[in-house]
Amino acid sequence: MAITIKDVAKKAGVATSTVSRTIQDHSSISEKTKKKVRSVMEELGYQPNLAARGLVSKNMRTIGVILPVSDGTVFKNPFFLEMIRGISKACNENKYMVALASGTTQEELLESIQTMAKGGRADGFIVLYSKKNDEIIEYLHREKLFYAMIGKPYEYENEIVYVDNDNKLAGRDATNYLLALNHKKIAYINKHADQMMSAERLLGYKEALLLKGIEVNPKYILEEKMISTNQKEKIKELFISEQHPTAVVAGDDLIAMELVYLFKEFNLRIPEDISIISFNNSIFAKMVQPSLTSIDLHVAYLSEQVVEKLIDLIEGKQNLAIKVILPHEIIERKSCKLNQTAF
Amino acid sequence: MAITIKDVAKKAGVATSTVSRTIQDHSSISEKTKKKVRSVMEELGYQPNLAARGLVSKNMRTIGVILPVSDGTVFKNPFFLEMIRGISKACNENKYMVALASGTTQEELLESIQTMAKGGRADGFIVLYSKKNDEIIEYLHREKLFYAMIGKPYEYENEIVYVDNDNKLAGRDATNYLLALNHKKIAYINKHADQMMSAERLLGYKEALLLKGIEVNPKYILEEKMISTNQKEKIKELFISEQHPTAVVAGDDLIAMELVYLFKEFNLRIPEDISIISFNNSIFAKMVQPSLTSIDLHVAYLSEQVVEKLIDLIEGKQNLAIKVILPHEIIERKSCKLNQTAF
DNA sequence: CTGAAAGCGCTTACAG
DNA sequence: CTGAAAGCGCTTACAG
Repeated sequence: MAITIKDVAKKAGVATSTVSRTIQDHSSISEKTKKKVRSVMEELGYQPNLAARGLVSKNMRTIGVILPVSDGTVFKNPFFLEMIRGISKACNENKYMVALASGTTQEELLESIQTMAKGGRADGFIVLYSKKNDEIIEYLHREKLFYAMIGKPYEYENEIVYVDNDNKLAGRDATNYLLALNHKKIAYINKHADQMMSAERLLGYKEALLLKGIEVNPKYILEEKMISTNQKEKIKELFISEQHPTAVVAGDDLIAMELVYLFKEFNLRIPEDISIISFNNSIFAKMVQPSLTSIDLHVAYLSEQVVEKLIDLIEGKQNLAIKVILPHEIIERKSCKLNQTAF
Repeated sequence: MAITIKDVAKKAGVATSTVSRTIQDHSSISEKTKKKVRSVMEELGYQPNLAARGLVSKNMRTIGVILPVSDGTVFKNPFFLEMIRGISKACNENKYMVALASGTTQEELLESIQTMAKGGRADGFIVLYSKKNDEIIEYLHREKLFYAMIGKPYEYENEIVYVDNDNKLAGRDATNYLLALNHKKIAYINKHADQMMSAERLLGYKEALLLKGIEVNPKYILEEKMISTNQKEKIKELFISEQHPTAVVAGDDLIAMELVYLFKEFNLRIPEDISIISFNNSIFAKMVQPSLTSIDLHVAYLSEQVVEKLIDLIEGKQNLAIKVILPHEIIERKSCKLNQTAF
């Protein structure tokens, strides 16, 4: 049997309530008593039973992390690993635990969240994605649970705590970067069109063009749920023509990497014939050749910030729907080049 | 306030013990009563409080997943994401929750595990890596906690439940694959030499050569903790010579990918000049060009199996130090070719 | 087949 | 500054 507060109390010659209070470092307990109790705790190797504590204090010091429904590729993105790691680290520092909620279907995921929430298992949740018409958000919102998001919510924007980059600005900056390199015909290629991030970046792309007085050419925007063979065909069609775009803003590093290989198939060189800029600055961006100029989103900070804001919410230190917007940063590598095309 | 067993009992006109028993589907309760109680639970939206249950039953239905200390690259490997996802899925199916234990240092990680274990927060642990002289394993073992590993343990091999591939055989098969393509000069390049997997694969590589009567050339074995500039130099030295190896067994897809680019720098074509085979069959293997022939380790099954074996252990259904060895499978792509070199 | 009661290990008013 | 006691929401012998 594990050591309990009772064992400590007996050995230290005090009441259990005194032990409980020294654990919490209550100001009412004398330093002398605290010292004594602490030494006994040390000696006995006491560790508080979290279940018991949670039962009475209604606070399990646990954060549930909600992963997107794993429909193949999305979840293979190492992006999530970085987030999980960052969250885990921040939770550790705040003496919180992290519990994972996942599922292969919406229903499964929702069920998993329900047992955690109503079971008093998690004090709050972090949602790692943002997509349209999300039942999960609906549930969290309806049940008035504590939650925060990484990414800008589609609904209840003014009521949800979230941490995000300015993805519209990032899209604009990416596009401006290419514009500054004298590119005029810039494509935007992406999948996961249902994610908020993507929508915002596309908006920024359009804005940047318009601000430069360049008309948005809908043919240059290829956006789908997956890079299907179908999309490949469309990309081929676009880039095999004489008048092909000289640069592309890619939805993320993974897509950019696919494009790198695709363009090779079409005998287009990067960056000589086509410049590519992408988002995430993941391991892919560093590893492909040519290495990719990519926009770093500071995922580690993003994770740290959601955790902190959510804990503030849980502990009642702050109950406003605060938003934290982190800056991005263009990491220049070898996939972009000054455009020399005549026209 | 959330709905408790008391509310259900009152509304259903039974004792709380009866409600508790119908939740557990006790055979002693009549179907009629169960039906009544269940309908009330449904109506009230009752969800059991897991902390209370855990407090009395000493079983939180939670598995702690121990991630390796995150010293940079190791943890960027999407391999871990696949494991986490697989474990999460299997836990869901078994109505267990998964809690993450991580840390930036050994001490931090150990502390995190301790609070989970002694705090009665996790019923058992899954260790996602296997390395030499691991304090974490020492701790788990000394405290006689329930745990299982993905990968073959360095110590207590006969006392630990683990799930693994036959990495030695995988190493042999990889090497044999190249031998069958008429390669004679085969290099073995890896980092993370302190991981059990790597050691085993290297062993298999050597065995395969010896069985073919080919002497192991120590110059052909490049193994380090990281692909440092130092290792790059060594690789260059080895492959720039006239007598360079015609094939390489790479430690994993990530390393293979680095090699692909490195070889390009040296003007060596893949697979014309050099064949590469690697392990993991991750997203990298599919995406690089040329795409990599890689050994799939069935990570999803691996994860599912550890979860099941650990649960058996926790629930006392099985207390032997069972090992589960899963088969691997060579996925042929475009990085290997019949060796045409003269001799 | 069902219920009353004790107890899991904590925290927190309440009293002193 | 410290202690005795109630109670958090469950489960599980024990009795009937």
